[in-house]
This record gives sequence, C-alpha cells and structure tokens, in this order.
Amino acid sequence: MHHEKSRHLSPSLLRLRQAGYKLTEARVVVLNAIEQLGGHVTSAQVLERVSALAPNIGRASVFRTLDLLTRLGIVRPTYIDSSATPRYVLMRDGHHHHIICTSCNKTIEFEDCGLDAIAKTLEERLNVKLTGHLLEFFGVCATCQASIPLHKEERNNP
Amino acid sequence: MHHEKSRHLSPSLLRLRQAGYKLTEARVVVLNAIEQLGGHVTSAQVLERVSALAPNIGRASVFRTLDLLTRLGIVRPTYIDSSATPRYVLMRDGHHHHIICTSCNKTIEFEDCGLDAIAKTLEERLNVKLTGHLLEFFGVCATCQASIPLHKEERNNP
DNA sequence: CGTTTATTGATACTTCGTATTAAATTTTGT
DNA sequence: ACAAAATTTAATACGAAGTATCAATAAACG
Ligand SMILES: [Mn+2]
Ligand SMILES: [Mn+2]
Ligand SMILES: [Zn+2]
Ligand SMILES: [Zn+2]
Repeated sequence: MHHEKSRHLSPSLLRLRQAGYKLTEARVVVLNAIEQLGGHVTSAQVLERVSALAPNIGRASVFRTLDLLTRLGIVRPTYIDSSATPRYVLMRDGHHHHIICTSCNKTIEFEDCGLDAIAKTLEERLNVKLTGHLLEFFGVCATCQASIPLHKEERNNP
Repeated sequence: MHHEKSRHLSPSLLRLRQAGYKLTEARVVVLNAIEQLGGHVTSAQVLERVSALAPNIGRASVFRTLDLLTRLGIVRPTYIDSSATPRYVLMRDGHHHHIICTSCNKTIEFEDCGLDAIAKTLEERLNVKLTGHLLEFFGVCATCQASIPLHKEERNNP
C-alpha cells in the first residue's frame, strides 16, 4: 500500500481515508474480498477469501475491519437465517433493501425505496441527521408459494 | 402449561399455536422475558431473565425459542453496536422501525412508515407474499450533534 | 386417562470473535 | 527521499456464545 494515487480509490476506500483512517493492506484486501464475493457475506467467507488473497493478514484484522466498515456505514450486518452469525452487505450510497423469504432464506434485492420523504420528515421532527438506511421485507417468495408446503405451519392448515 | 384457555393468550402465543407449535413453558417464559425487558434485548439478557423466572429452563431451549420466534417473524434480530451478538426486538404487527445513532448507538423508535404502498408494488411485481418488515435509519442523534465531536472522523475535519 | 410426538434440560463441545503486545506500516513533515 | 510520530497489525492464547446429542419429559388430543 505504498504511495498510491488517491484518484484510483474506490468510494469505500475514499470514505475510509476521508474519515481519517489509514489505508492499510488489511483494509484494502478486506474490502476487495467483500466486493469480489458480492451480496451477503459471512465473516467466515471474508476470512477465507482474505487469506486466499493475502495469507499474511491476521484474523483479528479482518474482524476489526468489518467492525470499522460497519461503524462508517460502508457495510451493514444483517441476519438472514438462523440466529447465528451476521451477513455483511455493502451499502451502496447509504441505501440497502431486500426481501427475505422466511421459507427458503433466499434474499431478493430491490432498488427503489420511496424513503427520502420519510427520512426528511424524521430529520426535521427528531433533529437527527440521517446518512443511510436498511429496509428488509419478510415474506414468502414465488417459488416457495408454488412448491408443496414444507413447513409445519403450513402442514397444519388444510 | 396445562390445559390453558386460548382466549387468554397473547398475540405471540396465539401465532405460535396457530403455526402448530406446542405451547411449552420454555416458550411462554421466553416470550414473557422479552416482553418484560422491552426494546432491544440480547440473548444474554433473555437468558438471565428466564432463569430468574424459571431456573429449570435450559439454556439451549432459550436459544431454540429465539430461533423459532425469529422464523415466525414474531421477533427480529438486529445489529446495534459491536460486531458481537444480536439484539432481538418484538415485531408489532409485522412492523418495526428505528433510527440508530452511529455515534452513541442509541436507538430511536418511530411508528409511522409509509411502506404499505411499496409493499403492495413489490408483491405484485415479484409475486411474493409479504408479512412484515424492518426499517432502520442510520445517522447522528440530536444529542450527539450538539456535543463536542468525539470521533476521529470529526476531529480530522476542521 | 393413555398414547403419540414434539420438545426439553443437562452437559460437553465447537466455533466465533476478542484481548494483548511487541513489531511493522502508514502518514506526515521536512 | 527520509525519519519521526502515530496508528495499525499479526500472532497467539483466551473466553464466551451458541450447538449437538440424547434420554427423559410434557403437550396435545381423543
Ligand atoms: Mn433506500
Ligand atoms: Mn412499517
Ligand atoms: Zn423462498
Ligand atoms: Zn447519539
């Protein structure tokens, strides 16, 4: 990470630097890993990919970086299936929206959210400064609706 | 949990039973714990409260129940501060909305969300059946805006 | 009641994330 | 380009959160 030109930095790296954090190899590689993997990624996936890209990077640094990225709103942890470990998802321009199928745990991303109006209202009403949001819908995807009921809750309703 | 009358059941317990699950002591007590605690609660808090209410209930049952409640959409895990363990929040009628202050991690709940329109659109466009949603805004609360900048990102911007 | 079946409690275990600290890197200023 | 100052890191050992297992129990339902 020696003497790199700032015009070649990804938006995320730029934000990191503008927030006053050093642009270290660990941070750059973690971000690369997340971007390469795409979508919702677990820390385990990030760890694996990072050590493929740069085996020297320590496990603690990966967790530290995930934490930092979260605090800066670059990334957001989300709970998809079991009560286990979170999935991290890149926040594009402060926005992220998806639907989680409660039957198969598939996530469906979508782009449009009419949230700017509400955001503005909240900012005025509560005196807060909003920088991003996560919107999750829960429900049953088309495939799962079509398939034979697999789940007890559906079995018992004839 | 013997022979209880269904008219005295909380909405959550009703949902549990209508989904075909047995109304066990562990489940009832975990739900009581969550409702007593209120707001965003960690599994540790639930464990503690549960063992105060009914010391015989095993730790695994608490986690199993949190899992089940999540799958049924009665409760939703949310990530507030560190990258550690999730906080569970009760979904009231399928809705939950809050603002998380990225500076002090305080959460501000709010009621109104104009999401029914978008929900309907998505249902039609994607053929999904939606049952609930979580909406989180990120930003800086009034108090933190007023206070002297504590964070590096602010220190470095004169 | 008694039968059927889901669920539990106890415990041992795995795994994820963290604390610690000396060493290495990044930044900045000359 | 270089060195000083400050942050960040890698390595490792550690702790705590959640899980697998399974015999024992309790809910549901007639
Ligand atoms: Mn949006
Ligand atoms: Mn809502
Ligand atoms: Zn599905
Ligand atoms: Zn705040």
